[in-house]
Amino acid sequence: MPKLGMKPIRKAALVDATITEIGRAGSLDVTVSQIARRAGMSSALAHHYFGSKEQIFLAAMRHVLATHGAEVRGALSAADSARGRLNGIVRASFAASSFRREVIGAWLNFYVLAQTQPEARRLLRVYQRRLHSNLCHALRPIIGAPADHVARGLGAMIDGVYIREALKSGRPDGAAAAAAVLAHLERELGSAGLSERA
Amino acid sequence: MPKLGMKPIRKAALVDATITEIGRAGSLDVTVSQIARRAGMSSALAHHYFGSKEQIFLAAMRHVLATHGAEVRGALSAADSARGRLNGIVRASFAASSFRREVIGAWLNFYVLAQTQPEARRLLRVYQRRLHSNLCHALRPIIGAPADHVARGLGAMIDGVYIREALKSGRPDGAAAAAAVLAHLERELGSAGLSERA
DNA sequence: TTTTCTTGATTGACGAGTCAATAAAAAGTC
DNA sequence: GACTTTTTATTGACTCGTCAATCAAGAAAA
Repeated sequence: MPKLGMKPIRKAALVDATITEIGRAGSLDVTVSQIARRAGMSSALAHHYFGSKEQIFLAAMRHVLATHGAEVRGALSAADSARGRLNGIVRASFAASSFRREVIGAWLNFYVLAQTQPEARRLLRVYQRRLHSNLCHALRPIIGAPADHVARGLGAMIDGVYIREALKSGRPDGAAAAAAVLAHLERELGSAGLSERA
Repeated sequence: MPKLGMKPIRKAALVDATITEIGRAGSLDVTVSQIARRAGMSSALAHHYFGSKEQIFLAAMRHVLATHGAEVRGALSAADSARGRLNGIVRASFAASSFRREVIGAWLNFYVLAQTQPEARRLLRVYQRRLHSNLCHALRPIIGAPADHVARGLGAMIDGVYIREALKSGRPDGAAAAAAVLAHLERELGSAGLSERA
């Protein structure tokens, strides 16, 4: 009973299943069959829609990145001050949609994938550039020229905190993670600015 | 022509080869045969000495961690002030012995391994605890109570900078990486301390 | 002759990707 | 409205390759 227009539904289901499976397995060593089973279809169908395992992985990665991007954009549009923007970016980086066990595990593995997969590397670079540019933009009005350096360090710290979470055991606490990073930033901005709340 | 006492030599060669191969491949998807070939022996011999691929990986991880540990210990014993210790820890984290393409690639993959391998996870935890404890120790005389928080953030930043290097293309520049992290720290210690050189 | 070192050959399992075949909706055709 | 054809959805079975691990056997020190 082939319903029409299954393609996007199936693809979305496969992408979700891929993230879940990679997160569960904690590695890219997941079979197409596992992914397909979790998505409720045969492995042949997964191949039919994506062509190869590689493409499935890339689609999953794009999805994670897109979700994160949307989160950041939302936070930015809701902010009305430079400090508010910083707050938003950091908070969005640890927002519930991206800061879940499976997603963190998947993210770490996408980092690995980017070592070998040119397209994966490109995607990760896009993410890093976007993060850096957003941070710079928000920092410049506050500290001026050093914004670039500070943004670079802050970006690294965000990634570091994020990835370290993969090793922890309990539930990921996004709010705490964001607060820790923000506290750092606050200390770094130091005497320059007042510690207002956004 | 079986020379005696080959065991440690072979094992060391395999460990080196493992790090190189993982770094090259950019993933844990390296075969025992590849590793053994690079180490100049048959895969059967690799199994003979290590028993399983898993054990080879763990030995390689221990080696990386041990090297890093030695580097840090050396730097600490050469330092004579709290600031000197901080300097040493950060510099050691990006020292030439650990801050090479293959090692960085391997390190990232050990992170992944730690998701599934209990022993790998344990090893990584040991590293993180040691780093944290070292940083705390060095920070406390300077800033007192907040040392713990600052150390946590600094640790994350070190990891972040380190892992980001895996994505870069050119030669890793350990000195620059260390300088960037130290600059951050300096800014964070801010008004509290003078910017002396160690 | 016992122990250490070494490998080629083999086994056994697993997994990506293909294919032929089935089923049903949609689109055309008279 | 009753047909054929085309397109989309779907899978079980199969191919082909790969790889971890084992084993039997040889060679040389002790």
